[in-house]
Amino acid sequence: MSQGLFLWREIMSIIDELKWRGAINQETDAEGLEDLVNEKSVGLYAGIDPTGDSMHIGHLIPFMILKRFQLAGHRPYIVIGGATGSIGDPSGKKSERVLQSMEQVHQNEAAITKQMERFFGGDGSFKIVNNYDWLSELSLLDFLRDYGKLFNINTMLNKEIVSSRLEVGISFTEFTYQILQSIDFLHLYQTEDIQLQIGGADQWGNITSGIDLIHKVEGQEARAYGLTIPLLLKADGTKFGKSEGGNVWLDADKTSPYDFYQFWINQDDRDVIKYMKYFTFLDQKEIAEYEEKVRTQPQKREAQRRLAEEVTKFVHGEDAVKEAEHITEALFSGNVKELTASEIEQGFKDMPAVETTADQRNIVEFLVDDTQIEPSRRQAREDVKNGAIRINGDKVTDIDAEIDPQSAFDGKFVIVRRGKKRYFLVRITH
RNA sequence: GGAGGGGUAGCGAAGUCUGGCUAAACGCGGCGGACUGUAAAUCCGCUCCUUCGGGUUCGGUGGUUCGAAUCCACUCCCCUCCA
Repeated sequence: MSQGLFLWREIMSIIDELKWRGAINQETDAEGLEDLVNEKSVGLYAGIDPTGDSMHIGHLIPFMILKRFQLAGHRPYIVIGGATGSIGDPSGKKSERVLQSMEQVHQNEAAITKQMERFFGGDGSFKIVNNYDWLSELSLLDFLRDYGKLFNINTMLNKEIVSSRLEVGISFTEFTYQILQSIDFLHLYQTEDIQLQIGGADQWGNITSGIDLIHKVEGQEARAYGLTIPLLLKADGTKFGKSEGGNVWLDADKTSPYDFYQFWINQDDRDVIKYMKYFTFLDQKEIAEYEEKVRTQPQKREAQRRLAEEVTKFVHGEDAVKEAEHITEALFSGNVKELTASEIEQGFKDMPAVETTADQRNIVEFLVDDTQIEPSRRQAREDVKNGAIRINGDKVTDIDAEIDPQSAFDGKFVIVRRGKKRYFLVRITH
């Protein structure tokens, strides 16, 4: 066993590695692609349409794979869909979408580009381009004459994304989306020698459409390939990537690094190894060790801990990991009361906090009116009675209890715990 | 334009014929609790708001009635079939 593992880096091709990581759903011409990646440094890309102002962890998946290609010596590109995003990809949608305003698109575009630069732009490693740069200049007549002629309506209609929408209806605009994405691939093939496009499973139709276009323009022998990634599901069959309250964002203002870290540390035993393969750069040997640990001593949660550490480090940086671990340590192991005000100040720096005044007041009012920790008095009373509320580590079960924010941590903080693992930091203003 | 069907709590879905016993069954989701390992499964409680007197709800408006999600009129929106 050990002998083989020592050598895996050398003997495993990038494609084999992706297979091992469970990251390949479909490939066009698996053999051809395998040959290509073994003979040269291949240009490849994945796109993202700026439909929101931040990426969430699901968006990260294709780009993590680009990164793996890069580590294997290839040349990754990211295409920000400034143009395609203004049209709307029908893939994975059961009905027509409302167009975003151009202003909105450009705003999102700027935000997403910034994130991409932060995650993948360092040391000039990934090239980040925007399809608005080449698609926005295309006139309608050029579009129809140069590209429209090369697309057969019957083929387009047969694409699953379109055919599944025929019943409900699809606008010409969304119908045309696959042409735009195809032009991207062709453009990148011609100008940057890009030969491989990567995307989620729902992108298969768009990707093959691009390959067809390349073949028509550049000749049947042109080497262009596509690879899609399986849709990631949790062990219980639900969609990966949601936590209480919705998406897990990469933007620290939308999902704090602490919450981000907690999201990963809470993963199911059945999922944790799969996520390690997807979201970390740990090698096969190391992941095999964690797999063993999950099997033999799951209660230690070592895999979850490592997963949280790795992904948080990648997204928010080393310092954020330390912060998150620090907070986690403080909240989940020792007694919160043993912390000093300055430890809290430090350790909880990035934890979202609410502010309130120093006056003594009733517990229910405190939870609802002052801090909005609870949505209603009814709920607040219920939680207090159930013993779900702890103030600075002490369980409070009397709904008439008075709490004095001055009483702990130099009168600077109140730490509220709701339920088993939800913590709130309340800052006292004087 | 013609003929039908429908709009109920976060979602799905009963209730409407036979008005009050309905703040509205049930399922999902959500929130708590127990058990644990910040896991899963399971079990239990809660899930419109409330100063606990009550208040405001069943697309909208206006009626009938002691009383309406339930009956009537008008109105808006959605779906199916026909043209």
